[in-house]
Order: sequence, then structure tokens, then C-alpha cells
Amino acid sequence: MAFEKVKRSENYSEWYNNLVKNADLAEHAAVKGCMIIKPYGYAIWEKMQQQLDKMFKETGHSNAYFPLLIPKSFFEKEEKNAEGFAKECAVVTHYRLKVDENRKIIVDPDAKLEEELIIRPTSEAIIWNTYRSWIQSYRDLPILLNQWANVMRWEMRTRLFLRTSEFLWQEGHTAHATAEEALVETKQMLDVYAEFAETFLGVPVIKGVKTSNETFAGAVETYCIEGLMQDGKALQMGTSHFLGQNFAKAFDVKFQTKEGKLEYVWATSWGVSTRLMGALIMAHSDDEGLVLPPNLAPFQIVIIPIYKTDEERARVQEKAFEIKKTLEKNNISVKFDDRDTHKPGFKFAEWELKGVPLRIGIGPRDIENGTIELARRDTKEKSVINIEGIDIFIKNLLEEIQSAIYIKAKSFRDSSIHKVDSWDEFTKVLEEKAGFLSAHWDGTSETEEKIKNLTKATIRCIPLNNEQEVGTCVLTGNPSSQRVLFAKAY
RNA sequence: CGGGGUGUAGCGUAGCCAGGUAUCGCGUCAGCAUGGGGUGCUGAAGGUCGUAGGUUCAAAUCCUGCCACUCCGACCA
Repeated sequence: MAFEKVKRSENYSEWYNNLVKNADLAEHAAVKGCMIIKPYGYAIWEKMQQQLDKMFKETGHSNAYFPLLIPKSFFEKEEKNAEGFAKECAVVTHYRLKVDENRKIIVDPDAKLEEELIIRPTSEAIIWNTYRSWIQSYRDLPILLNQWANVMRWEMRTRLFLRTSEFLWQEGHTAHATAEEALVETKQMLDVYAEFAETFLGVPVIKGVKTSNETFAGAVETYCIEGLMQDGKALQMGTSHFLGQNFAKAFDVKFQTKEGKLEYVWATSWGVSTRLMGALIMAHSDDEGLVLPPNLAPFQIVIIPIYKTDEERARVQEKAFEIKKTLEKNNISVKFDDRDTHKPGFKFAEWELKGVPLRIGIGPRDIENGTIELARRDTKEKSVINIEGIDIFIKNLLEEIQSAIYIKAKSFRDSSIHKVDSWDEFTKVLEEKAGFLSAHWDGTSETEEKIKNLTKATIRCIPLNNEQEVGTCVLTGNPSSQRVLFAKAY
């Protein structure tokens, strides 16, 4: 395998594309904007799913599944939601093909659907249409559901994982009796996302609220976690929406209170997607390839045998299996790369490219000495250690790597938050340093829009528990009560 | 939707301006050697040159249409 190697520092976006392809994560599909997630990439996604799913269940949610196709009439009920997504909806208009005179397959004009169907860009419409029939009394509440699904948004510009037309995600949809309860839910799920991002992806995130410009179509408030990538651009990694009674009103979902009054139901929705794969890649990887945090690596450690003769191979194999078993007993996932078709050097490079956190090299020399060679992917440190007590050693080391990756990303992120107090400073820092700009803003959509047009930077969020501080807007000089975070974003 | 790019073997490409039946590398297959950082040598297989039409004795090459993907912008998780 000869890889076209692109340096991160030279062309970040090309580096990213190359890495996704070379590390066997995904490739472009025949259909524009769609991707094929390859087994290795999908294995990482599955790990994310498993962990998130566990966390959702721990917080009282159950999984369910709602259909891909949504009648247009449902979709248009929540006006803002419909408007927000209208431009990117794929529409099913026919239910049949036929063979024409030229033996070509064509859409059968006689098979036009009476009502057009939308391929879900998100499922609030179909779910709230369903919730109407599920909810009558306060006893039916809360409803705490999640679904793992694919959605489609016909994007104009796509990038593998970061923005594809079809993507995989989970969407939670909950229904509550009170606004307070729904708000608690919204924030709880935001916390779940933040914890997941930091402990599993190893990506530090800032929790915040979106400005009205950036609020989800149909939501009252959108909370988000924002991460920072190595090129200084921000990435929205998850959102949790307080939907108020918007969907309940649009779909006429009411319940009877203890007191016998009819009230509209309060709602939340929250989601993270395969975009997290993009975050994972862009937050940690280097010129040698992917760097995976142990908590999400399909293999936490790879064992590469070194030998010349068949006799040596057999001896090394035996020892390698022994080590593999010992590690597996400690819940460490191990790949023993016993392919005889590739040389060790090739395997070293390949598994580095794929981001496996630790590598064991073992050969005849080691067997004599009772040692192995251990190499860390994140720091590229190599050491020779005794086989004795290897399980505990590696278990601890994996934890150390997980935290080292996080700390590295965090110190980068922390040093990339720049306080700026004038327009000159704003544009200069944005140009020269990128990252987050913490700046005063007068709170109007107009100003936000102007700044976006002038610099391409948007307000990523108003951090939660933001320090209140009197100041003046960087652009207009109007009074402001707090700083918000600007950045160029993916 | 606007601007650029690309489409030739599984992958990456040369050839196109100055038309004559396709180059090279990687990979694949076979064999021998090799094996502690992307192995070496020898041999072999593999192509309706994106697609439809036109010009020509002759088209990967020139002309026209179409399609797809990709990059850069407007839009978005």
C-alpha cells in the first residue's frame, strides 16, 4: 500500500479527506453527498452508539423506531420547522417504476402518490403526530424515547462525516407535563453529550445556548456542545432542544392535568450524529494517521509478531496468543496481526494509520528476555517491558492514554480561546490565530449577521453559566452584558 | 445555483495542445529470496479511455450535448 501522504499543516482539508480514505473509515458513494462507512469506521461508530445508548438508558430512555417517510401534510404543520428544512428535503412522489418501449426503466407516470412523502430530515413531525394518540392524561407522561436512525438533508456542499446528505444519528424525543421538567431534560441530555464527548471522544466541549439565528427550526431554545478542531475551526458536536409547546400546538397534543385541565404538552429533542466521527478524527489525528482514544478504538492494542523461520513464527505465535488471552481477560480488545503476507514495518505503519492506541512487537529476542516492545500511538514513545504483569501495566497505560489525549486537546482548546475587545483585534486574531473569540455582542441578530458576512465567523454559543460582564459590542459599540463565543465553524 | 477541477485496469496517473489503437507506479496472481519501521528480484493477468452523437481513411486525443463525482462560495447538524 502506498499512501498519498498529505501533511496536516499544508492542507488541512486534504489531509482530512486522505485520512478518512486511507484509514479505511469511509468513502464516497455513487450518489452525491452520500458515503459508504467501511467496517473499520463503522466499528468506531458502533462503539459510540453502544456507549451513548447505555447512557440514554441510564437516564430512563427507551428506544423505538419511527418511519423514514413522512407525509407532507404532517411535515408542514409546525411551520418554522417545515420552513427551516424545506430547502433540503428529498421528496417521494411515485411508488412504482416500469419498463418503457425502449426497455428502459422509467418512473411510472400512473403511479403518482396522492400525497407526497418527505424523507425525514428529522422526525419531530411524525413523532408528534404519533404522540397525539399516545397522550391523554398526565399519567401518560413523561414519554422518554430515543431512536437510532438515518436522516436525509439534501446538502449543497458535503464532506465525509462532517456533512453528508444522508447521515446516521440518534434523536431523542421526549414529552413532559411541565416546562420545568422539559428544561431539566434538555439540560440533562446536554450534560450526557458533554460527558460522552470528553470521556470517550476525548474532546473538550463548551456547553452553551444558541443565539436565535442558530436555534433549531421549531425550538424555543437550542443548547449545544461546541468542540474545537486542530485547524482552529469550531464544530457543533451535539444539540439538545427545548421545544416548548410548539410541536404540541402544531399537532394538537394535549393532556389532562391532575386538576382536570387540558394543557399542551412540553417537548424536547436532542441528537448527535456520525459527525462525531469527524470530530474524533480532526481533534486528535496527526500526519501519521488516526489517533484513537482507547475508549473508542475498535482494537485497543495490536500485537505484531516478528520472526524469520517457521519455527520462530510458531514460538512467537504461541507467546502472542498467551499475551492476547491475558489482556482479553482484562477486557482489553486485542488484534493479533498474524498475516504472513506483510512485513512488520508495513504493519507498524498500517496500524498507526488506523490509530490503534498501543502496539506490541514481539520476536525471538523478546521471548528469550521475557519482554515485549510496546509503542504508544499518541506520543510515539517506544519501550521494552517485561511480560510479567503486562495486563495491569497495559490497562493503566490505556487509561493514561485516554486522559493524555483529552488533556492535549484541552490545552489546545484552552489556549485557543481569545478575549478580544475591539473590531481590529477581532479580525486580526480571527485571521492569525483562529479558534474561539470571546467578545461582547449587542445581542441583535443584525449584528450577528453582519459579523458573519464580514468575517465568516458566527456565534457558536453563549456559554452556560457565563460570567456577566458589562462591555460594548465589538462591532457596533452598543452596550453588552456578557461575552459570547465566535468562531469559524464547520 | 455560481465559479474551478476531474472522469483512461482494483487504485493513482501519462498520453490530449500538434489524431495512427494506451504509459508508468501501486495493488493483484505465481515463484524464489527476505522478515525488530512502509521488502527485493523474476514472470504473468487485467482496459467497450464517463456517456451519446459528430468530424475523419483513422478519435483517449478535435467538436457538440449529456451524466457523475470533487473542490471553492451562498445554505446547513
